[in-house]
Amino acid sequence: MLVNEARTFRELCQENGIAVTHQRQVLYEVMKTMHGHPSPEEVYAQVKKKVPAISLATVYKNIHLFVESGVFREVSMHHGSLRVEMNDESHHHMVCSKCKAITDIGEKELGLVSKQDKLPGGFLVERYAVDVIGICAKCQQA
Amino acid sequence: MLVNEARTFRELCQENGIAVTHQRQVLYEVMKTMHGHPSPEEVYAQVKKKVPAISLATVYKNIHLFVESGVFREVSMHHGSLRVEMNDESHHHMVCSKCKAITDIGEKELGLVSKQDKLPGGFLVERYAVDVIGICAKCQQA
DNA sequence: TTATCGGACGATAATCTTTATCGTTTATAC
DNA sequence: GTATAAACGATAAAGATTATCGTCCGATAA
Repeated sequence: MLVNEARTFRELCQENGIAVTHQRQVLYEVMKTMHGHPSPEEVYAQVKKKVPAISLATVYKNIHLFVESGVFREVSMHHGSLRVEMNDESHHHMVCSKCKAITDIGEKELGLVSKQDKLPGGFLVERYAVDVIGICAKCQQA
Repeated sequence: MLVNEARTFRELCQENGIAVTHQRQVLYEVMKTMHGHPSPEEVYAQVKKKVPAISLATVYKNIHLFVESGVFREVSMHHGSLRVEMNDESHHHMVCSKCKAITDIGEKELGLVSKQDKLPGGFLVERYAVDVIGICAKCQQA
């Protein structure tokens, strides 16, 4: 089973053309066991238990690598800084996964959502925010 | 018209119990004219043209104030750092606007979206990411 | 199996974003 | 007009992320 896991990870690396390193493998396995939506620091803290000498920079580099390779994904696009919304009409967003550009799309043009007011866990709904993730026209050309 | 605008802003401040300052007013007016999804730095650059002595800290403080007051809103919740997704089943997120906690909700439980593959501007859809913004059970009690 | 080479690693400096501190100034209520 | 609390500006500090660079290790082919 462990062998099988290792084999899977090895294949995963080969598919993406990256080297199979000890740090990379432990990082991957640790992340697989984590729940919720950890930050790089939290992942770092966990991995350090198994590879005490690992560097935070390595964690960052490999998390990005995994995200780019589609192994993991990020919880909503991270734009590095706070962004404010000036458009006061009902709309959602198209976010380019390559260049991170954000474009508005009117609620009606998008089609969607059946709004429910009751959700599991007693969560009180204020509004829906939909991000359509994809590739913008510009990045499709390049 | 200008008088009217000023009056509106004054009322807005009074509704939210905040003082009407020159910086605050210019910031508000400048932001109203901006399109897209500017970062605090970008807003700062614009406001500085009209109030050269303004501090970046003031811009930050008042953007937060505006967001809390519901005057503007932020483009997807900002958690201060990159977050990775460990749940590999189709799901979306419930995000608490008070405490920023993120909870998963299964795609089926949510009801949701009619997926269209074609969107305006030639945007190529990969997937939909829905954030349900609201108040979590814990924050409803407090 | 070993030599070679490029990619990966660790340490840390640097950068970028945001927040906290604090002395001074200003808006508001009286 | 004056008192008081809030807001401002300057800047230090904190937090998050990236860049740099010398060393080390994994992949490939002899």
